[in-house]
Amino acid sequence: MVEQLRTQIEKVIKVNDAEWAAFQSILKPKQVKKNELFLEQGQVCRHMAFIAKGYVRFYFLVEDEEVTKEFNFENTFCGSYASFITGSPSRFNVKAMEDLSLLIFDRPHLLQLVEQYPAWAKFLLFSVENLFVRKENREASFLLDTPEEKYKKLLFENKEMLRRVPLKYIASYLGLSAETLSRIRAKHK
Amino acid sequence: MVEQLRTQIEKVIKVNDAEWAAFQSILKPKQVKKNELFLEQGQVCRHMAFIAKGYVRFYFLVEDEEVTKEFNFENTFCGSYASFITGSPSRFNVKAMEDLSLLIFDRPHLLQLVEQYPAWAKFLLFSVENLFVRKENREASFLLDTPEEKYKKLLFENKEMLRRVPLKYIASYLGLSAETLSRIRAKHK
DNA sequence: CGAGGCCTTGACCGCGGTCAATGCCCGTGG
DNA sequence: CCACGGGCATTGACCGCGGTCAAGGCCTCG
Repeated sequence: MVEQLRTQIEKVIKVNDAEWAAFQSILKPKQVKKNELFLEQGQVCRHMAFIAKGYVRFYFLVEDEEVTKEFNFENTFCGSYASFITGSPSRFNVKAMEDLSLLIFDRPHLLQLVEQYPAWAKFLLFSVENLFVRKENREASFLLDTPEEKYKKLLFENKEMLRRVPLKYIASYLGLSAETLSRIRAKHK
Repeated sequence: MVEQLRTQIEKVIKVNDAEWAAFQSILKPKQVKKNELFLEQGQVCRHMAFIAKGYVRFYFLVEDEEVTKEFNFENTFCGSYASFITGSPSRFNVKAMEDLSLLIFDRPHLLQLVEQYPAWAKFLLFSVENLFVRKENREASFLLDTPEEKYKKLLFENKEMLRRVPLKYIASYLGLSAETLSRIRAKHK
């Protein structure tokens, strides 16, 4: 499981054994059962997690309506990074869509790691840059893409998501009703 | 002008004189006239800029339709950060809405600075985190807010923008037609 | 076998986009 | 100083996309 994480990280930066040992020492394994919350909206996100197995859904709960904002799959990190860094309450829930195997770590330990090892500082920066770029692309999609285009892009760039995620959540993620997504799919079949 | 920048930075981190001198040495002043492009879509963003005076509009140009994605005002940084870090072409234009006084710097110099001074590495991380949090809030707004709510939030949190920016650009920024924004305003007057 | 969740399909309708006309403000030149 | 022109905001009329509500089918799981 930690090897899995190291493999992912080394796709981004080289880490030597000392650096790796330091990171490894701040990790704790955690299991979350399907349909349980990893993070509840209103709570502060004290831990970020590497997802070794399973996937999660991020969603806002607003007058018992769920609005999905994101999914995170294996080999990515999950949690509310905004809450994690600011200490303010999370605006959304993070729910296990399947049983999860996680490696979690908290902010004090992370900061310590980043202070001591430039390699980890760099990795953190890359990670946040990546988060930003993805959000910016999503912004562009909201401004520029029709519902149909959004769906087609998923079809080409995110088959994985379509295979694993119930359509009603995908619809919500795209800012559509389940019915509208269904009609788009009917047209393209 | 550099003092103005230092003041802004020291709201975020403490910098000593050596650190400051190092940063200052990579800055170059630049002026951009109203209505000129600071960055053209399709071009790589080689320089980021601190805006000392004036403000800019970020917009996509798609079949001679302009779709506005962002504004940046005095005392913030501007440019396509995604393009700046990845070296891929910018997806949008950055245009001067007023005459601009800028302090620009390029990526090689920035990386060098960040390597040598942990303080600047930290500042860069904070800055990117801030970019991310803002984009995430915008994402939430696209998913959750009605056109009316979007406008009201500007009214409470962004009076500055409403004062300075022509409404048609604000409409586009909110994902609305100018007519719809106008009608919302009529209702709330 | 029954129950519930998910997806689909149909009918309806309202929000917001589009097109067009008008008014207003402001800068420019006669 | 006034006349003109252009850009911006507003308003009205129209309409179509996509949301809502409701019903039906299908699959999974207890």
